[in-house]
Amino acid sequence: MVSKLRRDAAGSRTRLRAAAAEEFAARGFAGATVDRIAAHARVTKAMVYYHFASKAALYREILHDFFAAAASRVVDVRAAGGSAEAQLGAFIRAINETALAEPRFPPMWLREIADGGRHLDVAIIRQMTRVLATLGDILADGRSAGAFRDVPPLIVQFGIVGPLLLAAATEPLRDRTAHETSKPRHRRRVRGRRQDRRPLLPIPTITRDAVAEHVQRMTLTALQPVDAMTLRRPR
Amino acid sequence: MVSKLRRDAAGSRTRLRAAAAEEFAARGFAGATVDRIAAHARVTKAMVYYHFASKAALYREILHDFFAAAASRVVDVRAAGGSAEAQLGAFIRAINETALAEPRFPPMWLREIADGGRHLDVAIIRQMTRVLATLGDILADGRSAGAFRDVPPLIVQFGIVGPLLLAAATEPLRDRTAHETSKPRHRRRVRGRRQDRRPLLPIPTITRDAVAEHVQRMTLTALQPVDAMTLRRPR
DNA sequence: GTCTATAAATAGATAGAC
DNA sequence: GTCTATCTATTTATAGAC
Repeated sequence: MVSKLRRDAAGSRTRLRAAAAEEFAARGFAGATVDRIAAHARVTKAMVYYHFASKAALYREILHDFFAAAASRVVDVRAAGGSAEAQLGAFIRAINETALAEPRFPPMWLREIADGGRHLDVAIIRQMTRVLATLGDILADGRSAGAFRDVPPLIVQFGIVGPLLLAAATEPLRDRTAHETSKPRHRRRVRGRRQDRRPLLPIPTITRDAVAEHVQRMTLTALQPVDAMTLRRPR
Repeated sequence: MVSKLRRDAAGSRTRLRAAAAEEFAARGFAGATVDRIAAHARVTKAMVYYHFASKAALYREILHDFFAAAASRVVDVRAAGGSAEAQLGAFIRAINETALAEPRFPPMWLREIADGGRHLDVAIIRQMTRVLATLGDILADGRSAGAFRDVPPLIVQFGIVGPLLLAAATEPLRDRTAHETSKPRHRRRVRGRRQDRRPLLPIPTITRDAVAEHVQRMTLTALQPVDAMTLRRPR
């Protein structure tokens, strides 16, 4: 693995993986082409099939490692201990940090969901299971401590991951629409006087951290036991 | 539009739209083929191009009408009036009902997000804007009434739509994994004695309504003004 | 490990008869 | 409105030289 000892830090296989992640994230499995992946990695198409059995195998390897990284982060959170509330907050931040560290992950995840898990194999599902099981453990702890209501882990998971994935995956789109006029592509440059660039949907700038914070607040307050919920609503 | 007055309720154009929605939802724009759409609609490929300018135009028409339906439902909610809290709850239920009424919508929505809005046109964006603007109005009302904290509408929207979309889009997958063994496809039927069908990830059965309820609770409690938040946490 | 072909299948789209 | 036949480009994957 270190046969080249440091020089050429990005070997062809590494470059291919990076290029493939980018391509799969941007265009999906069906939309991605091996040609583009190879070109982007500055190698020829034949190299793809030298390093990987098929387009599908390459795709699965990338997806697997993404989920493994997420699972690893999340398992660490649980291992670090603390109250169930603290662990749940850290769980949410860990998911968010995974998405921030690997921008190709959220779109690929969303696509895989939409695809009905068509490209998942046992190894990938195993990693997904680790995440969900960890969340289940945290929730069980909180329940025993009387801190959490009883809500199915999968529902809590949807509540956490859904918003974070949307925030992550729409970021490029939001950046674009924020600066574009209604006629994209042809951004005519008229001398002086700037064009009307009011975007069609006026999207306020939001930060990923603000979203993660909202998700934490949502999740933690929604899990609050009912007896604590009765004394709400000012007025 | 009613030239055939009732008979042949599903004309070729209507059948093509239905087949296309199914195909686009299941495989995405790039993964869908005009051949399969035509076959599924029981017409030939040439008919697709008789009724629609291109595969892309067909895709956009379907997506547009989905978003228009969602916008319409949501605008009705606001028109019905009531307190901001009530309207927000109804808003969430309206989104959920849209997803339930049209199962092809959630996957297409997720894919479009992952695609960075590649296939969106002005008309579609206009419909999306109607939804977000309506939510913004509801939130502003609640804020004036002192019922809601100040949270950017888009963040609230992510918190609502994210979980609902995941719940909707993973439903087929969850139904599948709940009944499958680790080796899909080849479900060998051995006489008598049933195979080990314990699914790899043991997914508890959850209902879409339970998810929607959790989303309502999450959203409403998270918007609670801070002064109401201080007196929580039992013990 | 890396490349240049090229095979073989499939895609979107159109022509033109009925 | 509906069909058959076909054009043209693109795609995954492989063979085989270096």
